[in-house]
Amino acid sequence: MERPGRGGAPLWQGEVRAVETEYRPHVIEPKWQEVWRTTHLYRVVEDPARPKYYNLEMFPYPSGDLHMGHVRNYSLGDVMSRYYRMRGYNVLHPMGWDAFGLPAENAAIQRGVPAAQWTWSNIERMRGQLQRLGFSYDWDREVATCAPDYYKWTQWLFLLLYKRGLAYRGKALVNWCPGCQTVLANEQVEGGQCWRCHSEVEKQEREQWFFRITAYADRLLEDLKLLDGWPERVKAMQANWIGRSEGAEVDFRVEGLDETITVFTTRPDTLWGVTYMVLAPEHRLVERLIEGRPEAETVRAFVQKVKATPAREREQMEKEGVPTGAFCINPVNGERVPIWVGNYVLSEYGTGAVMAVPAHDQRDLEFARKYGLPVKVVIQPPGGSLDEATMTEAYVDPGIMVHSGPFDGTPSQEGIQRVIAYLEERALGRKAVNYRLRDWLISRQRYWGAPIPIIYCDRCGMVPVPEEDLPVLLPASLTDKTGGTSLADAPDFVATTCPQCGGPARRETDTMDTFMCSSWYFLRFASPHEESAPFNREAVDYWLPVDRYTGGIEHAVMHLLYSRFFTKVLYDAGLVSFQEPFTRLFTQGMVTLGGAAMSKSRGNIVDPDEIVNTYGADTARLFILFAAPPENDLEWSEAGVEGAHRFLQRVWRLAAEWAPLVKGAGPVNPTEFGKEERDVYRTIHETLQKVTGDIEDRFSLNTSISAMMTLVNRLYQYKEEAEAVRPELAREGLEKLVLMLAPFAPHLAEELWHEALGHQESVHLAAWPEVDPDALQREEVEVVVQVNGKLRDRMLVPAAADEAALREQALALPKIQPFLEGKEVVRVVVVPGRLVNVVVK
RNA sequence: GCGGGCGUGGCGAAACUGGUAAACGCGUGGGACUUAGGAUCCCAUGGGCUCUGCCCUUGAGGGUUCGAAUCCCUCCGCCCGCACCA
Repeated sequence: MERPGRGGAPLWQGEVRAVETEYRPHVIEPKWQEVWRTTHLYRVVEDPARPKYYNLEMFPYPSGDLHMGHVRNYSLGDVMSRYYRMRGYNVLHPMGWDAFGLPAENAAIQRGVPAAQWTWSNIERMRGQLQRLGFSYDWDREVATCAPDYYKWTQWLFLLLYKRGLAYRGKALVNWCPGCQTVLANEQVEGGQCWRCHSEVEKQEREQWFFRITAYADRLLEDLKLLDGWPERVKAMQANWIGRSEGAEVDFRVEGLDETITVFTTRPDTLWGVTYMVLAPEHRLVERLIEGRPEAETVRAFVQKVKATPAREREQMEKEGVPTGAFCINPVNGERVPIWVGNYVLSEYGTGAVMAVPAHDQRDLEFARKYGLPVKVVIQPPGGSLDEATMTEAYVDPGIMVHSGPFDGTPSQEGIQRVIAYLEERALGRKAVNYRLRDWLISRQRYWGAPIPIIYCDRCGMVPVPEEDLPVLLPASLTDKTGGTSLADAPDFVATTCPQCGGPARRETDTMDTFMCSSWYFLRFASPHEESAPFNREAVDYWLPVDRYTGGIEHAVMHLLYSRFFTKVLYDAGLVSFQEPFTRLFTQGMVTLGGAAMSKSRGNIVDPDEIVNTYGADTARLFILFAAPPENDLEWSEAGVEGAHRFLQRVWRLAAEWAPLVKGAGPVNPTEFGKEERDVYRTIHETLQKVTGDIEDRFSLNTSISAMMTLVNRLYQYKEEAEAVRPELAREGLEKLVLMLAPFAPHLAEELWHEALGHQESVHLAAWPEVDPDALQREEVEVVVQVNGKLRDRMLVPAAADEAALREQALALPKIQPFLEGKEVVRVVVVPGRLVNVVVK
């Protein structure tokens, strides 16, 4: 492949000429974008000889317009891509489209155009916006999840999970979003509302497709420890979401019925203190327990009332319950335990039944007091003694077990394990681990998604679509059907033949959650055109895992958890050799206006196109990188944008003025430098050192830009004050500046690299400059002199001055004398090159 | 309640290993250039005072240290995630 730079053809064949005096981003930006595009400057191929760097940003949903959050996300990523490229890494920096999904489908229905057409035209538009911002993507690797050659492999991966027993169809109480007319995964419900349209989610019993992500709960939790490069916050959120808790399951036999109620508890040590049992209204045994009892009608009414309450309100409700009249038997002491139904017991968590120990659980205590249920203390605090009759605060801390049969006197923490062993020996219960994490519900009753590749045959039952028949293509459009939003409305799609018996059969009409499409796209980028597999193994072995992943915090649980799950499944299937997909994760802050996230509904949008039109892409990018540290929220400021623009103009003018001077200038020879020149030279290399460290070690891009501003200020000062500007030094300053600026303002840097500095190859393939350690040497340094830690004077001393000399000189300073008078010098702390602190009494 | 994080000028922020608090930018004030300036360049810009200089200042209070924005303790405030989780 013919590549420009590094021995390839020159990028730009123009004559070196005087640089225009005016900075005109509208001229230079499209010019270089065209050059970069036609020379495939950012195209990469696997090259085992070079270290790779896979730099990925979360791909966008093609909603139609790029917003400032995207600009920030991709500007941050682009700096790192360009930097590592200049550092000699083989950088994979791809872009694609998370293109299936509801908003596109809804928009398409509204406008009466096919969802595909709507999506592809959005992609067209947004690709143009990205290109106008000059991001260094290898566009040859572009993927869109709604393209058949992509979703074919999404379907293939579904079948992989199916074959591995990780995809199953089951009936469950699921989250139904009336706004989106589809079910949602637990992760996609936020505070009882749909994460996307904020409708109140309803609970419905439906048969759906699930992925058995719970089988990976422990590994997903455990392996968080491997993710040193992830923010604590995200790891905490995932750990929280998985919600592992250790304890025991205990079986309570129901009196008069051949049934047991199993409870999950984290406190088996309190088992002797159980005074009642509470079932969720949805518990399978409720109806059997009350059958024929006088309480039956009260209980049914209560259950109905609770079930009719939306989940969100249910959380706010006061704890209420009704007795069923039935009893069960505490397996450890044979006591009869009344069974209640309560509105606070969740059917989805644990076993949907809880044993109540009011003395040692606050919620149980309040419930017991409300209904006059007994309280029985079985853990005594050290030294203290609890009064069952009057206590209003449950004692939840460790203590000594009492009234607990064989365990009396046992410390409760030790008791937990011992009681579990006791239960297991007698087959009354067992050690158990419970998770908050639920299986991932991936069915969607909507058209615009990847069809689930399953066929239902009356004779053969459920049959997976054979691999060679993939992809199961979406029908072209549903928009001509009135109100039809699901594949169930497309008879031509539904009707098929059974792959096993050839008889008539029906296709599954659910499509897959779009999060499924985005759970593996980072693998596709390694070999986006691979036709025989979702990805090419060698390419994946070379590029993956992703070295750096940049995106918003909103995906902390959903996308990032699902992607980790997929990676582990693929690892277990022997298809990849790593267990975690993203080595380093960076979550950037929001872009705000008026203190709030930009959003159409709030009407506080700043349109990236307008900023590019007014100031150019380089200014837009520079502002967004400079205005705040990457992890902080960034408040948009037009004045700030102008400041960024002013800086670029300042760079431009300096280059324009110096261009004739530096044209034929040779390399610097610092031995010829005067004091001022040495100082300028040092500033250049100090800046280089700081910018390099800020990018690579700290990802502190705002301070790296401020360092470059300081350098530019220094060069202006030199230009104004020097009797004659030394051409080699001017060239050194300009050249290093342009190289450092290249990741931040790529167009301006490219233009100056060619036009002011006369280079032929792209600045973006140039090597990142090395710091000259000699340049950093100072002959003299300023040392601060303190008395008792208070700054009193400064002195200029030879850089090599030793402790004794510094001490002597400091003590002799006239400004220091008054502070020593009549005092005793107890100690002098000397930090060579920095400060002297005289301690007096 | 549990978990994660944050409090520094008028504003965004900087101070990386405990060593000159406020770099850089915005805003503001002043000056230069100019027919003009909303362009450009330069200077000033935390607060106070008895102003050659001194005192105060990093949410509040305390501690460790020669020295604390930075480390420790207590408290206050704010943000984010989860939350009747048994």
